[in-house]
Amino acid sequence: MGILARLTVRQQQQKVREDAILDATRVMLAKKGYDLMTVDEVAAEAGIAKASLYKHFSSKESLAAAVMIHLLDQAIAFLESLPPELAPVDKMRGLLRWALDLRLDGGLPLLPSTSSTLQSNLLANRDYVKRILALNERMLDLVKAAQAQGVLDPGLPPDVVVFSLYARTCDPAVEYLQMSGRYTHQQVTEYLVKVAFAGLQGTR
Amino acid sequence: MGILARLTVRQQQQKVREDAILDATRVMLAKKGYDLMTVDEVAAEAGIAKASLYKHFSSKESLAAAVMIHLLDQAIAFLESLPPELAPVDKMRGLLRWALDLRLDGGLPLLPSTSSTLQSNLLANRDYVKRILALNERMLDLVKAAQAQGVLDPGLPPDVVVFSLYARTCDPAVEYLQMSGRYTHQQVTEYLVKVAFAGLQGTR
DNA sequence: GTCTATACCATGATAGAC
DNA sequence: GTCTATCATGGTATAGAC
Repeated sequence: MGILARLTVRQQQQKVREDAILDATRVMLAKKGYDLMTVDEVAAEAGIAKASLYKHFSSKESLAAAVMIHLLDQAIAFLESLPPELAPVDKMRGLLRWALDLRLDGGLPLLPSTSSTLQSNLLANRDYVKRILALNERMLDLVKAAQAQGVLDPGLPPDVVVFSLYARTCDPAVEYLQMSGRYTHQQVTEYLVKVAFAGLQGTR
Repeated sequence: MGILARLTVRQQQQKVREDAILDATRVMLAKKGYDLMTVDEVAAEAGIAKASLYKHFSSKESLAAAVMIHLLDQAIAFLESLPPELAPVDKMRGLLRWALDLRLDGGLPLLPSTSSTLQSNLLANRDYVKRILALNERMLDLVKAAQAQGVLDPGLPPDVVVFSLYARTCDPAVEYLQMSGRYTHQQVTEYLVKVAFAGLQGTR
């Protein structure tokens, strides 16, 4: 029992440390992006030495991959947590709002849209791709349902809708509006969600 | 007269070379972004040695700035080239289409939305900021006119509309859709323009 | 056994010699 | 104009402290 208990404690400590590292990575990724983020900074933010970090994660890439995978899991979990009776389009709205709020809190790294070194490596990562596909599947179902109900434009191919929604989560307009300093976080989120669904024209 | 003529020819040659350098920079910027772009690559693409490039441009930053300034000039020129009788909203649509087409041709660097080293430096560049302000002014006028005509949502603050439109020019959905390989350049452009103005709901 | 300090190596921006 | 050096940065590997 002593051994088991100690092992567990040690593993818990490990987990706590790794969580701290991943958290620091997420924040730095969100702030600077993959290429500009340095492992030194992450280590400093996490309060450990760079070499110690390499005991937990084998490379900068694997660090970033772990963060992205965790975020995708959270996104999927968020979708599942929504009440089933909620309209598909409102689930989509909810996901976008969730992502934007996360980002405005400085916590969501832009998905690897920008041609970074990450992109190619992530696409070679089975665990990452698995989750991407899982999320895509759920989203496509939501889109088709919403189109069938006539609340989303049926003239748009479902993947165009899904990709556009993903794109909105990393919309640079967030930064522009934040920089202008004229709007609260909530306002930014609401405007962007509105623009995403109703467009610049609005509902006429 | 000999000297003058030769000077002119030399200057022309210089200009040709600098244009080649700027063109190479634009392409590399579009492909890899500022941070991942190396001056070596630009020099190689332009067909000269790296050190020679530094005879023309004092730094990597000044290279990028020159490209961005030129692009902003082109954007403003594009707006001015549109027939005055064209509806404001159609001018906006035209600008977005122009930018997306340029990007799909591999020619438009994502504006410095991503927190890159560039961003801060560009904002310190008078020539750049001057053009940004000039473009903003024209765009705000168009937005207000379109809102007055009721073809753009009057409930949206004009700057939200302008920033959203800028954001669409660097919409990562472009890359996603291109990667999927299901759509032609033209289709991508049309879908994105449609989504930008009518939203995912479409006009109902 | 896990962290710290330091060493190593490639890359990439810039400067100077021809 | 090119070629070659310099210098800083940053990812990674090792060696020793607790």
